[in-house]
Amino acid sequence: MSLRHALLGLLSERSASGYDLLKTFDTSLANVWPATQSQIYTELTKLAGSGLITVAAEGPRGRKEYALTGAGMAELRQWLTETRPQRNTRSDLLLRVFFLGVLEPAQARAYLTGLIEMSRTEHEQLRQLADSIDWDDGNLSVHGRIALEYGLRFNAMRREWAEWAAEQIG
Amino acid sequence: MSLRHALLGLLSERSASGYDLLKTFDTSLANVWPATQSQIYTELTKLAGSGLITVAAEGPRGRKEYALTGAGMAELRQWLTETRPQRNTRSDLLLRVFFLGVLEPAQARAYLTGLIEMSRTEHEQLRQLADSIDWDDGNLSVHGRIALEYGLRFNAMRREWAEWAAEQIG
DNA sequence: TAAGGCATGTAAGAGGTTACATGATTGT
DNA sequence: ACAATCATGTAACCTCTTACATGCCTTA
Repeated sequence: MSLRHALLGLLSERSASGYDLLKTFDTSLANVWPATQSQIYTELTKLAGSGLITVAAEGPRGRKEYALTGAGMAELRQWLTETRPQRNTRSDLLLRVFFLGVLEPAQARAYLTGLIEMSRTEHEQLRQLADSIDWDDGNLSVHGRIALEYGLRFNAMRREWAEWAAEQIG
Repeated sequence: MSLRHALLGLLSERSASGYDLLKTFDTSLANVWPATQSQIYTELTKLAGSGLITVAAEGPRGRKEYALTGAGMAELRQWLTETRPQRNTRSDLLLRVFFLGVLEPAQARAYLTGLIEMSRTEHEQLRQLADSIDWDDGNLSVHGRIALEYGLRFNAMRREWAEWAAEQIG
């Protein structure tokens, strides 16, 4: 149920329409919690129904600008402080590692070199993303920068691990 | 659709019943691709229906021992070599980082020290798991060891990142 | 006036979780 | 004989993906 909290979090920064939020998901939250248009609109309707957000203003083309309510802010705070983040299990990438034994050794190594390449590419993309954003002093900026640093370190770790793994197999 | 491939992968090592597979999921695959009893039985029925596995033997208590077919092995190999592993997005843990600004600084730091603690604990659990397993030379053993090393490195990386992040906020 | 962007909504289906439901066999 | 373990199956519900469907407003 984190999509609802992602929406509450974004609305805590500023009021926005579903369309605005969709664009924010596609840019700043894409690497952390992707969401589709369909999902966002559905969830906004539910959130408004349960009083965590309200339609603060209506604009052209049926635009509805949602704002966080007090109850919504309380829910957001409670999620952040009272509930534990869940482990990230389910890694397609690691699952494959378990079964590399069914392949020829050369194919198995090719898989791992593919991971090395993937990690390099993602690292580079994040580095470029970091350069392209003008980091102000806003909350999302400060914390977005921290999340991005995670991505950089993660990809570096994964690349080194895959290099080590390729040696183990070779 | 990776559950089906996880099942095919395990059956490529040896034939097994749903019950056997369930236990394997709860032990060796739990950290990589958890699956519930309900899910496993449903998927086995589907896999048998599409000819990727067959009931090789029946035992007491309605036990059905499934074996991989040629088509199943082909599907497994194709998955490993022809399809790209998908990025692991959706991190509850990182999503929260984005919104730490709504909390008091002390609460935000508490969240990060919680992550440090979590990473330490998980690292230690994996270390103990590594000690408790008698690693033979089987395929699952070799590759399971590689996956476990990933977990160790991942938790070390995350701990260091959270320590760094706590400083950024402090 | 036409294209592109703004803006919302719904439906079908896949994958996953939780809970319910049942019963046979083995070991003490 | 009783408990623990082996063993399977189904149903309801939630989340997410993909696709369909519609229409308004701005600007070139």
